[in-house]
Amino acid sequence: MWDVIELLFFAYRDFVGDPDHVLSKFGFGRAHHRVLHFVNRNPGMKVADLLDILKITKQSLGRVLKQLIDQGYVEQKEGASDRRQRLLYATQKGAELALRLAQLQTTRIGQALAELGPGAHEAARKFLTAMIDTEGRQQVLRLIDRAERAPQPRR
Amino acid sequence: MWDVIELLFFAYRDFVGDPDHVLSKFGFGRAHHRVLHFVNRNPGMKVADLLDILKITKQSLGRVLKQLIDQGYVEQKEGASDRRQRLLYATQKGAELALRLAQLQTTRIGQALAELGPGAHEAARKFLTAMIDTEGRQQVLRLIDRAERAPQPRR
DNA sequence: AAAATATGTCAATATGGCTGACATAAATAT
DNA sequence: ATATTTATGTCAGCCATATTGACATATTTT
Repeated sequence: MWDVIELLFFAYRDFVGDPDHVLSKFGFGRAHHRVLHFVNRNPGMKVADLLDILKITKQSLGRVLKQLIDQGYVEQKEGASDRRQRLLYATQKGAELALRLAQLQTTRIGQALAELGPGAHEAARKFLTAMIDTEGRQQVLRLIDRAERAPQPRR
Repeated sequence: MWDVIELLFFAYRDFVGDPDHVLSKFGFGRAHHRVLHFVNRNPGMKVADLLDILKITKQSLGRVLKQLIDQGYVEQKEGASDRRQRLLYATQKGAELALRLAQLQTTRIGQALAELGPGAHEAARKFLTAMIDTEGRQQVLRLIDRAERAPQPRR
């Protein structure tokens, strides 16, 4: 089992390393990536939802989100039913960057799965899912499922 | 493939979350964990090896390593053949903490694999291995293999 | 009208990275 | 024997990202 501990460390290190390089050219870091990724995948997301997913404080999110907004990667719209809410959307520029970063990662994943057999995707998905806290797991799966169903960000 | 990106994020978040809680009680962080883990698994490791594995600078390592040494979790011994080297060993106290942290993680991994079928361990191992950069992959596998073969830290 | 909620912001602090420069001791090369 | 390279450590300063706590504003709910 110790091998899995270490493999996970190395795999994750390289997995986030790809986008990190691109991000540094934009003056962004991993924190920006996470925000942009989830906003792009879940258009119209509330700030509170994002805090919940990332499990960081609003003060931490604040700085990063402000930079993304100021530089035109993310925009906010007033909630229709609740005008206190600031619903988050990736701009076209933001969606392009998010896609570019995601492609680096899907390329790596695609190559990895191609090296293995045909059942590898399903096996990886099951393993990773089972590694998530049982509380919160359903929430995560719902989030992913919902994003999967609504492929085009509505803008 | 996007689902794997997100599952990896959530799985890793929870995977490192367990040890993080324990570490904070000791005034340590994730950086200390990584150092202690690899030193414990590879007794007599050179500082340079550790830098190479963690891919951080010696200045970054320095602060963390110094704290672990000062507080008696890690000790250094002069290299026998090359007296410039400071070979790293976990003390008993260090080994105990490393074990405690690793157990949190192996428990999670064990539960995850138990939820899945019998081939799950092998499948997870293969998937994670394939996710590692092709350069460096052999080196990582050698490191893990060597550690696996020498279970008892020689002290 | 009062209370609760969603969000934002100010200030201070901690952690863990980084670069660059320099120091020491020991091994290796000339 | 001296010069160079290597392994390690250290000082100083900077940056990114996280934290807590307090407070502000607008809006919804009670």
